[in-house]
Amino acid sequence: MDLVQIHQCFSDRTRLRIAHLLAKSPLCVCHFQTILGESQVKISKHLAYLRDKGMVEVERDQNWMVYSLPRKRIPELEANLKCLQDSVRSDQVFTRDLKKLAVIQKNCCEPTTAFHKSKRDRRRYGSAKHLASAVA
Amino acid sequence: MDLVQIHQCFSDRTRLRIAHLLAKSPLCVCHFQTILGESQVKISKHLAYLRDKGMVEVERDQNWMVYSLPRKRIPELEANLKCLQDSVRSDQVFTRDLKKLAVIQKNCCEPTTAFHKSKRDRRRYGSAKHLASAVA
DNA sequence: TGACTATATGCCGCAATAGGAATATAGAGT
DNA sequence: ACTCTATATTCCTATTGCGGCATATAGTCA
Repeated sequence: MDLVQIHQCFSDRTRLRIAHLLAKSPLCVCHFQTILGESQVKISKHLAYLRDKGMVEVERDQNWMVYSLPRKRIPELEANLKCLQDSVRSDQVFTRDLKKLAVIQKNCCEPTTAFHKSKRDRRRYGSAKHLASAVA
Repeated sequence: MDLVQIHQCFSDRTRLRIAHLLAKSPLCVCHFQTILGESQVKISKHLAYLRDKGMVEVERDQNWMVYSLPRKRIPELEANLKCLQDSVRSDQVFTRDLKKLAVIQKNCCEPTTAFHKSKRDRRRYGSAKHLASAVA
């Protein structure tokens, strides 16, 4: 994870959106699918790319893989994440992504690790997938 | 020149160094050759890449092509250039590049447009090429 | 065990990138 | 016109990136 790799990670629109979202919250693959409206393979591969470069970390929660930015981040990454936030503040796509994220955070259930704590909570909600319409 | 293209421009070490230098001063190809110690082709091609993406502008001064950052820059570019400065402040390679640049600015002559004004000045100095040793 | 869910991976084709070698271009000086 | 200097471009090769389709893996639930 050096400066060049950071920019490589950021040099694709989908990955930019992923990084932007991860700056707000850890998320699992299905969340990205729902918010970005992209195929599972595409999301999964971009996450693999980010993983390889050390830009994200993963943790399994039952069936879900919860991705997050690394706990320990080099200053370059921190600075560039901040810069990203600033740069997209007035961008339609990125701001809509955040809106969708908010909807999911309120209504979604599934990966406990991402938002909730108890197993009980989980049963009271639907999975991210079923929120596609709510989010669109 | 959108955000993705900015990061594409920055996703190569040579181009990063070029952008970093251009933030200080307009420069011609031979300056980059001397400072970065890379082949003419390599430099020229990376500059062409940056040109294509609208990240740099060129102006001819006799035999020299003087490259500079665009006069009018979108905020995203401005922000990322600033971020770049911050990110490399403690990086050996990038700071040495700046040192070399300083040497060239003092002793070099050639492209009037870059540093000097009069034709008279030019004759009093050597070309960037011949400064390779001074700069190493 | 078998079915289901979430995610990852292998293979494929295609486009883009990177850099070297050789060559082309364009302006300057004689 | 010829030469020199600075730079660009073309051709070639190797590598990487991207996304789809099909398939594999791993965990859950009955």
